[in-house]
Amino acid sequence: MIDVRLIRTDLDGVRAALSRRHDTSILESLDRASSLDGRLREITAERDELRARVNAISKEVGTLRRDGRADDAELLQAESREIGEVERRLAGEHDQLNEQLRQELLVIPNLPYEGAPDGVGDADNPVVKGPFLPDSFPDHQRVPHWETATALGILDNERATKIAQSMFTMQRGAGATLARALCQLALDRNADAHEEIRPPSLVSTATLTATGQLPKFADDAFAIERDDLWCIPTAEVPLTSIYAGEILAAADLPKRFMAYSPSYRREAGSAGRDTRGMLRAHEFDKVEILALATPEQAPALLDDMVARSEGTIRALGLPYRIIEICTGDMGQSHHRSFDIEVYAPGADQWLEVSSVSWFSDYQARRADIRYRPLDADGKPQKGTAFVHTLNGSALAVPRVWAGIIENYRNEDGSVTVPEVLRPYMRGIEVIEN
RNA sequence: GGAACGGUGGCAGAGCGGACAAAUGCACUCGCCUUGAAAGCGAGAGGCUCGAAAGGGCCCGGGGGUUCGAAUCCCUCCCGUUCCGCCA
Repeated sequence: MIDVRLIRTDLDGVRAALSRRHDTSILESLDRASSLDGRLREITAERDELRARVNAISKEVGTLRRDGRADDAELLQAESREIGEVERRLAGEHDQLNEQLRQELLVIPNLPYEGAPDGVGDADNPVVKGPFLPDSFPDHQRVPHWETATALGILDNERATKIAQSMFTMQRGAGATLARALCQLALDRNADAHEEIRPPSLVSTATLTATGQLPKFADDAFAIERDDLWCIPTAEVPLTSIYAGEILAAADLPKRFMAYSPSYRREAGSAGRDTRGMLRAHEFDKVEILALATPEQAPALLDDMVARSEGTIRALGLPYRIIEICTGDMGQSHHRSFDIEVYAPGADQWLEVSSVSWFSDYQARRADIRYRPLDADGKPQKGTAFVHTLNGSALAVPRVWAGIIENYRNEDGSVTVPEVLRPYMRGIEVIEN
């Protein structure tokens, strides 16, 4: 959520920043929020005035009754009753306006980082590093991973579909081991700076709202309606809310977490796309890293997190590039965002394998995660401020898995296991029939 | 799932219709004392929000109700603990 006070004090500035997202419905929302806020403040002032009167009268009634002046008290009580009626009406109006404003604010996206590249859609995302590609790919790498993996018996999507539904995958044998090895690698590479968490995979509506998926993107999430729970689309969701509603000490920041978790996505908007192999599925495994930080710490953490994701892809020996997400392609909660893409020579596609983002205080305001800032002398300042949140995929299994199968395919159709994964592969060096 | 008891500040814990933003203890901040510290003494200190300020409003798990007035009474939901049942 963006700060209403910003809308109040600098509506033009907010409008200018949001217009960079190239979506006029956002600006309409903004105008509605602005006028709702104006009316809300008027009514709040009126209501508070009446409340103050009721409070004062009540105090006096108490005094009069103690002094045995019941008659005078009766008079005041009658007056208070009348004021109370008006107050209740205003309070009702206030609550209604307040809820309308909240709903409007919840769908207004974050302000993009000033330095973020301008653009309308994903075609405008600039490559900021790479591409790191070999000069050419031999024919034996030009085979899509679903063919190679199915032939090797390590991918069995046909039966996954029978067991569940389309868009579910199943790895078998060395393929399953490879998937788990990737998780273990990602966790081990980030354990130096992150506390490992094993979070719940089902979360409340409030938790899914805090990170920005609700209310606007409810169709993208699996819902367990009977129990009012949602399947997490990423570990970002539970990790962000670990300290929801709490106030942290500045000295405790940054808080850095990593978690392996399954991720569930309905992929409502992408039916029929990437339906083969491991490129898009309703359920997949991912290792996520996340930080709660002060605004001052955030930029360096963003760089660090991108470097960590990049380092893992590099260690796996996969061809890749890094792109920065332009203003028109950014997610609702994002302030600044980078993607790492691996090239899959068989599918002949750049695969988004990691997305690292800085959310400024947008999620923290929704989740109510604050800290006590320190002044220049290191003394606690008055008041509290919202933390900044950052997160990124340390490694998303399926597409990296696909990238390995295609890039490490040998002429005989077998797949060599990248060196760094071998400690986790029970001695398997080559996956073959 | 059934029963009982609970949910108050950073923590522990009192209050159970009127001077309660809320006793007390611990923790915390500042001062005094001390070579330094501890102990002791004194003072201070919650969060949110409106306002230029003065000042106002809200917050005792959430929501609703009764009342001139609710942390305190009533209803409801949520959460926790213990016992029973079920269970990896």
